Amino acid sequence: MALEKGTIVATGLRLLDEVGLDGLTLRRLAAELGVQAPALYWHFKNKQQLLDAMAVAMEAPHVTRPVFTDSSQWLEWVADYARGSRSILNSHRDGARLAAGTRSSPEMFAMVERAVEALELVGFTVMDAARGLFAVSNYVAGFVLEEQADRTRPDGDESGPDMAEFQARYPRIMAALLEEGDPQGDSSFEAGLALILDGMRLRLSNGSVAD
Amino acid sequence: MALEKGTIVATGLRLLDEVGLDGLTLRRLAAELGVQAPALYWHFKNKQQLLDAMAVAMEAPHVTRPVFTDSSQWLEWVADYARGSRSILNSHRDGARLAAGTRSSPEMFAMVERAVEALELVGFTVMDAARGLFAVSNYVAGFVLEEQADRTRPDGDESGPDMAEFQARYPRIMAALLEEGDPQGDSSFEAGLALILDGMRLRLSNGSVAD
DNA sequence: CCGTTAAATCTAACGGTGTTAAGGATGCAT
DNA sequence: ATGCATCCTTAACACCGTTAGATTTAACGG
Repeated sequence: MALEKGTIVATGLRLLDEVGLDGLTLRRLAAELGVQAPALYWHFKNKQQLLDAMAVAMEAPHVTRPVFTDSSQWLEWVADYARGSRSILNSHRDGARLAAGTRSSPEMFAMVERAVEALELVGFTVMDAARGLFAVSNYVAGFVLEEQADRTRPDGDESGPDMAEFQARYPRIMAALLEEGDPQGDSSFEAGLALILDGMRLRLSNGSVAD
Repeated sequence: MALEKGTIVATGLRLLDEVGLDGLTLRRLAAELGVQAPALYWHFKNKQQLLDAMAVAMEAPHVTRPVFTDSSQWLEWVADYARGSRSILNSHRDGARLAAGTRSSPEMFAMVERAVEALELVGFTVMDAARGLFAVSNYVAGFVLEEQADRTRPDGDESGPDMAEFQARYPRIMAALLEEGDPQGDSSFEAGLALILDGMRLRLSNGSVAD
C-alpha cells in the first residue's frame, strides 16, 4: 500500500515550511514522496482537498484544547484560545493563508460549541459568547495574515527604506514603532486582543444590554 | 500611446468582478484590452505589480476620507473608518484577498498618521491610538476575508447540509445563527467592532494604564 | 502454483499559466 | 530622411493542475 494519506499530509506540511504555499506544487510534493504527481490523485480528489487535509492536520493540536472549568478563568481562557490560534497559524509557513482557504472542520465547530456552553455558565448570553469568539477569531486571522505576509512579499521594490523621510512624513507612526517595536510582535497582538476582551468583559457586567 | 496604466488597472478591477482573483489571468485581461498578454509587461514589471496597482486603486476612495474634527465624534469616526474599510474591501470580488497580498500604500500611512494625530488630541496616547487602529484593521481584514471566502469556495463536498445533525451536535451555535442570521452579516460585524471600540473607550478613560 | 481482482502507481498528454526574447510598427525630433 | 524611444507583436520556455489509459503490485480463492 506504500503511500498513506497521513504521510502525504505530513510531508506536505513539512514541504510547506521549505517552499511556502506558492512553491508547494503537486510535482514537488510527489517527488518528495518518491512518486509521480498523478499518484496523489488516487488519495485526494484534487489539490484543494489535499490542502484542506493539511489545514485540518495543522489545526488538530488546537481544536482538542480543553475548555475552562473554573468560571473565574473565562477571560484567561479566551485569551489563551486566541494565543493558541495565533500559535497554530504560525506553526507552519503561510499557515494563515492555508487556513483561510479552508472551510472550518467539525472539530472546530465542536470546540466553539463547548466554549459557548462554558461562557454561558459564566453569565454570557449565547449571542454575546458567539459574537465574542467570532470577533477574536477574525482578529487573530487578520493579525497573523499580515504577520506572515511580510515574509511572503519581501521585494521592497524601492531601493532604500528611507527612514528619514518616513520619520518626517509620519512622525506619530514612527514614534509608535519605536516604542513598541514590531507592529506584528507579541505585545502588539496582546494589546489588540485586550481591547476585544475588555469589550467582552463589559458585555458580561452589563448583562449584554449595552448598546 | 493607446494603452494607459490607469486603463489597465480599471479594466483589471472590472474583470476581477466577473471572473474572480483566480480567474484573472494576464491573457484574459489583455484580451479585454484588445491586446496580447506580453504587452502588459511594458507597463508593469510583473503581475504582482499590476495587482498592487489594482489594490491601491481600489483603496483610493477610502484613504482620502477626512479625519474627524469634533473630539466628541472620535468613536463614531473610528467606527466609520472600520465600516469604510469593510465597504472598500467588498467593493470588488475577492477584494480582501487582493488587499491582503499588497503592501500598504503611502496614502494609507498618511491617513493613519492623521487619525493618530486626531486621537491624540482627544486624549489617547500615541501608542493606544496606533494599537486601536491596528486592531480594528486586523479585525476588519479577518472579517471580510471570511465573508468573501464563503463565495469563493462554494463546493460543499458533502451532499446535503444536514441541518438536523448540525442542530443536534451544535445547538448553541445553531441558536446564535438563528437569532443573528448570517454570521457574516452587518449586525455580526457591528457586534465585533463594538467590542474593540469599547476597549478603546476604556483605554481613554483609564489614561491607558489599565493592564 | 495459477488466475483473478482490486489497489496503487506509472507514462503521456492536454490546456492553461506567468514570463522572456527578439523583432516589427509607429510617431516624433534632428 | 534618419535615428530613436515607445509600444506592441509573435514565438517560445518552463511550469502548473489535471485526465486517460496502461501497467505494476499485492492479496486471495481454487
